[in-house]
Amino acid sequence: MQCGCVPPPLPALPGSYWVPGLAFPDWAYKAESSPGSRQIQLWHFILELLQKEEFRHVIAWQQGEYGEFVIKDPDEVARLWGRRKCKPQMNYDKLSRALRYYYNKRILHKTKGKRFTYRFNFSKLIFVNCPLWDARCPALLAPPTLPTQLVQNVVLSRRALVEPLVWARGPRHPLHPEVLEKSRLGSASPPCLGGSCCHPEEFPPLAAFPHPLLPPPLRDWAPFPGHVLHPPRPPLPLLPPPPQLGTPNPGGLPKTEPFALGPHCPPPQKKPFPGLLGGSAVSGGPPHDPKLPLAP
DNA sequence: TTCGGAAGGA
DNA sequence: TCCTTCCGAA
Repeated sequence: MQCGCVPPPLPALPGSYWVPGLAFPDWAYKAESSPGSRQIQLWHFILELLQKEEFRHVIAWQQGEYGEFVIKDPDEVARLWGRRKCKPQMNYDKLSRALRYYYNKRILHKTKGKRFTYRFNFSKLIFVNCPLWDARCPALLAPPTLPTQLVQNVVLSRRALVEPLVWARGPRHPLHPEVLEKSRLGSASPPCLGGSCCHPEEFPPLAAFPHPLLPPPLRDWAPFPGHVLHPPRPPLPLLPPPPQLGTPNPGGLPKTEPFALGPHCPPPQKKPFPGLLGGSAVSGGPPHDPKLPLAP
């Protein structure tokens, strides 16, 4: 990588959210395109931002519909994305073009009529393991080391992921909660909730998503902090240490910048960025705020 | 504001 | 393959 960025260790989730056996699917990272490292994808980055309460003013889940989110500050999201990817020229126009490529992949949809509002297609984006109690998927059972609390959370998150999708399909759908409930009561082996054993062509194995990735609940659920998956012991740091910015940024996001920025971006070696004086925006000093005038 | 084609980079 | 960049059209 030309800019010398060091991708964050895997998975690129806050350590407290990650547990063994719970991770983004492999295809969430471009392992193939960059051997030895895995580069974050835009949808993953969006999820990361949505996951962090500090960015609520920038991007947030849209209340009222699962998976729908609104970019409140497109320029800021683009700036964060550009800094994560060491692309200081990034703007919302380019970022949105990348988002539009997700339309065909059915990872993302545009909410028409709502500005800067998109909706994740979780059924495509998120893989949910087969239920832990489903004997038909023995290979996908949670590791026995997982604590009970965690297993319960996994089950809950599984339901939270599947049910909104199923509700939209109507009560006759085999995964509809009403049907599931009957199955749960009347059968020892309820139907698989959309795991890879149901759609192996669509979901990779051995991947599941913890709660913080989910949109906030409509009614009953507490905000994210109450539904964090806690590993049995503090995991190793999964994110690089916060880069030591040259000077504090009183008007910026000093608290959250390390997360959003990811690795530190050294100045470009080959191609100077036209319009940026000496590549100052990506130099070793504090990041340049595009809203501020450039130094002469 | 949003969309999507086209070219190109890594 | 996944963007990044540019651009014309709606």
